[in-house]
Amino acid sequence: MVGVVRPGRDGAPSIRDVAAAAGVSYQTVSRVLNDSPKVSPETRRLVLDAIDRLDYRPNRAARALGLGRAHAVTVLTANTMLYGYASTLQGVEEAARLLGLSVGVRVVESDRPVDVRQAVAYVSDPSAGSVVVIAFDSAGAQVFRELPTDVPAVAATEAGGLAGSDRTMIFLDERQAAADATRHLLSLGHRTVHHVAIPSETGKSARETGWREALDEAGAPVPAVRQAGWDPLSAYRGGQQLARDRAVTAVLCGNDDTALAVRRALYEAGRDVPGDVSLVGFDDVPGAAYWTPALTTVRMDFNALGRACLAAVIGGTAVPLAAPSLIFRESTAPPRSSS
Amino acid sequence: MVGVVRPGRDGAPSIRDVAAAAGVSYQTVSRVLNDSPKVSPETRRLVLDAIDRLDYRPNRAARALGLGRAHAVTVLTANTMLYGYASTLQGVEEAARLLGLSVGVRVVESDRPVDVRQAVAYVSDPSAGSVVVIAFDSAGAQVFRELPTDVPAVAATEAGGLAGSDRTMIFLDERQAAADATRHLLSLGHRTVHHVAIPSETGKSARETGWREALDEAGAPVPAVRQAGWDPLSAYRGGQQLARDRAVTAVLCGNDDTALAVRRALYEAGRDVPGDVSLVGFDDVPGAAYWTPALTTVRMDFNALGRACLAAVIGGTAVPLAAPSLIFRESTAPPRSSS
DNA sequence: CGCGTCTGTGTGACCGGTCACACCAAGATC
DNA sequence: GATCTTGGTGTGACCGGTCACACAGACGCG
Repeated sequence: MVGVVRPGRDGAPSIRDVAAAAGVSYQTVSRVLNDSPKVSPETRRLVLDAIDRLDYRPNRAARALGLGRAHAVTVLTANTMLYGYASTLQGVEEAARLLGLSVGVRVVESDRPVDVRQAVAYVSDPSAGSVVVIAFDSAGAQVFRELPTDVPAVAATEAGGLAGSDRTMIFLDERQAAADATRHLLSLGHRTVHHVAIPSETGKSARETGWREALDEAGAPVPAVRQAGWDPLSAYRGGQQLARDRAVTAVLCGNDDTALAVRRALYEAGRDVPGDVSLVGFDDVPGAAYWTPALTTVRMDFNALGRACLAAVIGGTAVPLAAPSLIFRESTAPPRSSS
Repeated sequence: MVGVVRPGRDGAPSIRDVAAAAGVSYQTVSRVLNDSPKVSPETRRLVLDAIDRLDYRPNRAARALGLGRAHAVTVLTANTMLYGYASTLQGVEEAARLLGLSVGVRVVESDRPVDVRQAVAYVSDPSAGSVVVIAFDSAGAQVFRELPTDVPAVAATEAGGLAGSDRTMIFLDERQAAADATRHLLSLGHRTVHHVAIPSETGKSARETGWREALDEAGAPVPAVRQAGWDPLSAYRGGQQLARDRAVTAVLCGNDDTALAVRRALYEAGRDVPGDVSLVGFDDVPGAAYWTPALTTVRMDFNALGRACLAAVIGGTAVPLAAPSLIFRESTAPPRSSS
């Protein structure tokens, strides 16, 4: 009777098969795989030859089990579709792939304790590897806070967010860019600039802070912030309110999606952009240059942010992060009355 | 002398600790975890109690190693940012998370043999688990074709794509929707409909096929297809060519991003949408309803596609897929001359 | 010449689960 | 009442890597 086929026995060669083929011990093969210095050049070549003769590939699960931690990174995020989140995830993936790390994704449904706890439990398993938390919102931030200390992790946060944690946090300095954008509008002759805000972990985003600073610095009045959600509808509602007020001539939006919805509300109210109202977005999504009018916005390099997070969590070299910069396009102009 | 701390010994309780605490053997604990029927109710309760008393969590790497395959799914894709891809990935993640599966992502850089081979090698490791390939393009399709038979996999494809594989493929029936969109434009009085195509695995996408069918059926002339890439710039170029031709009064775009760029080209040429030219997109991205004018487009439920792929690869019940449907908004109207 | 050191290699146990199989007591069958 | 089944449980080996440690031979030194 033929022996029962063991589950793992799918014919994939193991480290011991390689050892036999190369005429060395399995430990030597292991040493070659982890390029330990204590292997003679000839032995190494012998093993390497056997490896590609057998088309051997190390088993990641076995490695993780023996090592106590997987050669992997898991991205914890509340969202995968929004531009900033998706782009950061993409950056992490790219950098991880280049380093031969596996990449996992785990969505945190909300900041409710149950969801947070489950996400934390998920990455507490050693096979999750290192963790990058996208903490642009309170769900991510909450998870980051509750991560056990033995899980290597970094967070991508908004500037100035998540104070109190002693772990590594990386962010794009949006404050400065928001201030620049606001100053730009002011310099065009607008009396003040309104703001439609996106959700923020701290309640007061860095974008809002920069906006306020620039306004204060210029002695301009600081209008009430219109708080919107991530959905276009809430931004649209905020836009409708702004559209009703004829004194509104310039709006800084929390992100480009928000700007799109605000622009729609303005359009329905018969207010021209940039003729009647100037609009500035945030993020510079790929389509922003193709809007009609093309959107003046702040370019955020989330991809680089993701790469930087990966580098930091692996302990490699830090990736320099370019400061967000204002991209001038067609949605901003001097107010009609002053022209 | 205190024993050296073993790497994995980070204090996390193992199946044997639970067994000791419950006064049973480790095998019984294993049985409870895999809810085998051969455990008496009292014993089960005993074990369950011990499990949450110790806050025990099974180690995924060990499970994968013993089982020979991980309780996981890996999404193989050429892209993570484009709407269709990202949305499908999101669907897979949601469904997988609900089933307690880990989710991995692996980007296939291109359809070059090296990249394809590496991607295939990556998921050949048992710890990758099952595989969902997003095969909207040739990189994904190529990987899907070369996957070893022992790797459980399904592909999300475009309708009619990837012929010749005997594995499960799931798609949204875009052909019909493209035909509907074309008929809609024709019924408004347009002599014909132009098409700006996105890349396709087969060279002739299902969207293009549906468009051509509707044109043929109505006896309308079939204009040359403007082939664009995934980038807005190439679509913009296509749009410029169309804008130059005054006979063009209706355009079906390969997706909403394409439509955005084409609309921009039209705008720069002074051609109004929908006054001079009607525009129909494909996908119904979240912002499409907020464009000015709001975009008439085909709603594609990629999220459901992703969920369906996961269900299929796990062997669960099939998720019924809603047919893509045309959403009428403001970017289509009768041609000026016929009004 | 004996000893210590350093290099390179091999052996055994272990990571934390799984599978195969042996085993035992209780009820069914004849 | 002996044998057969069956439900419930335990033991040992195994998955494919890793670590700790032993050990052989080359070399340097007093």
